[in-house]
This record gives sequence, structure tokens and C-alpha cells, in this order.
Amino acid sequence: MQITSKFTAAVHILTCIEVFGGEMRVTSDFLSGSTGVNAVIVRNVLGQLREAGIVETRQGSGGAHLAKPISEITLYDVYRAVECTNDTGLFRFHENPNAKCPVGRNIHKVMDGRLEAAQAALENELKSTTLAEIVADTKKIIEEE
Amino acid sequence: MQITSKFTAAVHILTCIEVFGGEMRVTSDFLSGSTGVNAVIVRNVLGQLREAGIVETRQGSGGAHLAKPISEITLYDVYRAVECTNDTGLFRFHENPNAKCPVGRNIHKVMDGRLEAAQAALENELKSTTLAEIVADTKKIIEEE
DNA sequence: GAAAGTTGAAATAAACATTGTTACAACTTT
DNA sequence: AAAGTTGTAACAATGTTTATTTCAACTTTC
Repeated sequence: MQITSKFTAAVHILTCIEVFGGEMRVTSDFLSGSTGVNAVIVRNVLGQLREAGIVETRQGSGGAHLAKPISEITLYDVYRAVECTNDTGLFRFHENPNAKCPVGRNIHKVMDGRLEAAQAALENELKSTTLAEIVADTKKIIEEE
Repeated sequence: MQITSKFTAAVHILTCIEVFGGEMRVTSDFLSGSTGVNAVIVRNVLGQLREAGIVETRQGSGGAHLAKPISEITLYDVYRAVECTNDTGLFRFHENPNAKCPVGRNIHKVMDGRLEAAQAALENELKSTTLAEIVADTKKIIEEE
């Protein structure tokens, strides 16, 4: 099982907004062209990023804008914004362990802390890189091309 | 998106084999009863654990056995055994970034290292706990009940 | 204020993944 | 030989992801 590509698409989208936002209107159509992701899905992702306070968009007037400095947006913020995991976390637990079995009625308790720790390790790593780094690396590669 | 419940089911299964293996034959039917997971799926999981060298099973003779000490089996070994992620890793990348766009043709390169680091953080955390700990915690709770 | 272009959103479809189910051959033990 | 078990294939049911179609609401520009 994999984490939805909306996450990498969202990072791609935000990078485009930062890189191209100065010189042109970055519309969902343009972003669809750059990412190869359907324009409706792009608007969908932009909507989630907007709800999370990461971008600003308005009906009618084309062009998404960042709602805060790229140095203050981490990969984790994006990950959360596009809802890569649901309420019950990254790991899905098998749903019907048998309460009549000593193992069955305790396995959840025993595992939960460890699963949360593993999830936290992933999330902390995502928190450690900001969009500013992604954009800087991207611009550097572009200049060297 | 979530990691398949085959992972938590597999840990449950291995715990049962260790806890009940001394006193009875731990068959796929018994394991199905304890986990609430279909017996065919249980056999499926046992097959993957067998391929990974974690358990031993044989046609006809019921009863799965551990193939190595529980102190040498980490949650990561189980995670890998049941193929929680495919070849391309935990994160799915959007498939068609546009090579004609400077961002599109470089975003993969820029993100890959960070995605791998996040995945590694998760996996390292899973490597840090062994089945011996899971079994010990489970037995302790059972005794206290 | 009309035209053109854009966003937001709903409804639906297509593709894929996960889990459960049925069925049965091959095997082991008794 | 009988009973119980594993391994495996085929299929069904369900859920998730991504794409597509459609259109109302909005903004900008002429």
C-alpha cells in the first residue's frame, strides 16, 4: 500500500506557485500541465491546501498564491493538508481480533504505542524539511541545466 | 491511505504461535478464530512469513512454528515479509510530471532523497522492536488480567 | 454589462487494491 | 482408508484512488 500521489503532486504544485508565481498566473490548468494531474484533482488539492492555510485561491480570478513564507511550510504540513492518513493513523489494524482469546483482546494495546512511534518517526522526518529547501534545490538544478 | 492490516494480523499470528505453540497445534483455523481474519488470508500471510524465513509450515500437518527465536524477529521483518510497500517505496509519486516544465522534470530528483529518508525513519523505528517484546508485553498483560 | 476565462463542487466512471469466499488438489497423521 | 490440514487458484464484494464531465458562481477585461 502506498501514500497517495496527491502528496507529491501537492509539493510539485507549491513549488510551481513559488517558481512561476512572479511572472505569470499559476492556474489549475497550468498546474495540471506541469504535474500531469487532472485539473479537477489539482483544484481539489489546492482546496485542501487552502483549508490548511497554505495557499490562497479565489473563484474567478485565476492564480494560486502562497499564504505564508515557504520557509514556514514543511513537507509534513503538506502531508497533513492532503490527508494522507485517516483518523486511525498510518497503520490499519485488523478489525475483529477475538476478545475471547487472551492474545486477541490485548494485541491492540500492545501494538498501538509502537505503531504510533513508527508513524511519529515518519512525520518528524517530514517536519524536518521545508518547502524553501525543495524550491532552493529545484532552482539550483534548473540553473545548472 | 493506510498500510494493510495484514501487517498487524501477522504480528498477532506470530504472537499466537509463540504463546499457544507449546500446548496445542496452532492451525490456520485457530489463527482465523483469534484474529478474526479469514483462514485463507491467514494461510496467505503464513506463506509470506514462511518465504521470509520467519515461520515453518507444512502441508497436511497442522500447526505453524517459528523458524527463529522471537528475539531475532523485528516488526520490520514482518512488515517486509507481508509486502506492505511495493518496489517503488512507501510514497507513490504522481506518474506524469511534464518533462517540458523545469519544475516537472526535476521534482522527482529533488524529492526522492527526502521521501527515502522519511521511509527509512519509519522502518528504523519498526526495526527497534522485536517480537520478544511484543510477546513479553502480551504475556504480562494476560497475567495481570 | 457582456464575454471570456477561472474556481468550486457534485456526480459519475474507470482502474486498482484489499479482503473475503468457494473449491479442491496435495499432503500428513492416525 | 479417513479425517484434518495446507497451498493455491478463481472469483466476489468492498473500498480507494484518480480521471472525467458538467455547471453554477465568480473575476477580469473589454
